[in-house]
Amino acid sequence: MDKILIIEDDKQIAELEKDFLEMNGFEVFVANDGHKGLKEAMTEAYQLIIIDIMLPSVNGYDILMMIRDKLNIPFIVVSARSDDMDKIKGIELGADDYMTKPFNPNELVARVKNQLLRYDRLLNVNKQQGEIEFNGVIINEESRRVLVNGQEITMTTTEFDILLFFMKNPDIVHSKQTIFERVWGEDEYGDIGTVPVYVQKIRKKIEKDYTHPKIIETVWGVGYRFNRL
Amino acid sequence: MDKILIIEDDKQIAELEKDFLEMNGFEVFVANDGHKGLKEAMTEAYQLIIIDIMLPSVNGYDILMMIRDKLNIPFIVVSARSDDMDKIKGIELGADDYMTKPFNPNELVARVKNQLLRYDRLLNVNKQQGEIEFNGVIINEESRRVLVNGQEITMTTTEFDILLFFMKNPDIVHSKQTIFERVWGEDEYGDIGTVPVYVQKIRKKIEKDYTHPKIIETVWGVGYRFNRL
DNA sequence: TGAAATTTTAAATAAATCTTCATGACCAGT
DNA sequence: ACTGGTCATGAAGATTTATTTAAAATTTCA
Repeated sequence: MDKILIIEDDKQIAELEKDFLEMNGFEVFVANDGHKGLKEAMTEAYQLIIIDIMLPSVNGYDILMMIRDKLNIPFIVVSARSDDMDKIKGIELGADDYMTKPFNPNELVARVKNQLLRYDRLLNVNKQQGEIEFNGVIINEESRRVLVNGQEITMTTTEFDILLFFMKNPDIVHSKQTIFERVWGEDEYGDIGTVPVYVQKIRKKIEKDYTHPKIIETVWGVGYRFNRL
Repeated sequence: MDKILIIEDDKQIAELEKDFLEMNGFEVFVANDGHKGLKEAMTEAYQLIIIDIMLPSVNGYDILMMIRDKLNIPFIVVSARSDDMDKIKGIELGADDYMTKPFNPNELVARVKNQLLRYDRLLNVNKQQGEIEFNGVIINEESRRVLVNGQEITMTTTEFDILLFFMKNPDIVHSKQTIFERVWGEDEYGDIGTVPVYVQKIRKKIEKDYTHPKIIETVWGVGYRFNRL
């Protein structure tokens, strides 16, 4: 089911939110401060983030600005009633929805479901026939275009060919040797050592955090695997 | 590429919208009040208008009503969450899409692209048989005429044949080899090297800046692609 | 037929990409 | 913790491919 990240310093409130969301079948992770939240958002694949603006150390607004471009997922902003309206206004554009405390947890759940549905529709708008999609990565063989979270990413010839091979054969470990043979051609002479270079290049383009790859994993001593999460 | 007009009194929000749209290759003009927006909409040729309903002087709703009939382009209406839903409902008739603040700028971009594609398809339905239009380029197979932004452009035989092939098969990467075969004929002997020369000639006639082609893109190491948007 | 337009060829230039290699980090088993 | 093997990383040089230009060859049509 969908994974949700809550960035909220008030542990009591966070727990309450978590309980209600879990009762509704969501998988929930709570980060109690901005730094943890930022790190978590960038390394794990969440479908939605609930963030409190008034965080003690790092400002929730700053976090929002940092993540918004990178992640194409809905954000729900939570703020105390007393927050000045200027701040709220600035936030308006980065968030998909916002709620003022105190609020009814059931309303939160409803809004979460609403946003997830909305994004689902949005993503499908851009999806065409003949395309393969996993993990928010859409690859189109005909047009040779790649979308990552709805954003077009430019790929060089070899990068594209390798990614296509991976996505046509997901969840299988491929050795560098077979990757080379399948992409460069059976009878090509050449150094297998180029493969890792390309894997890294692709990771930089499709992974949230390429130093901790989740989509193209290294299987030590064997090869690489494109995961369907 | 496509020109977009934003009518929005909140300069901060307008700038953010502008930034995101420009990052996606759109040309954007911002009008900070209704009067300027109205004037701009009527004098320049925009492909899409984003309008805030709650404008201070002239009501966004009134502007919409004034332009709606005159311009056959998509409108995206933006409104604050506090607006009563009745008003939004009434607007639905005149607008093609609407969004309530707060919203995610990436979503705005997605909706803009979506509307432009929708209108593109709509326009093509009304086209005469044998006519194709993408990116402001209209090609008529029967009369062998080409219009670029309403202006007739003269094309030589081969230039026309290649452009026609491209526009009959948009969003697909074609190698020089296949272009040659499809245009010159399967069994024609000859040098593939002429194809790039023609691509350049066509670009000079249909692209705004042929050194940075947006319509006929080069897919390095593979071929060329005529983009629908 | 002969001038003008068009098409093709070819060569120089420019640009993007591929490969290699050196270095350091990481992993698994001892 | 040590060690031999494997992987990640970044950058430079080599290579491949595309663009551009101009001139030669061909076709068109008055």
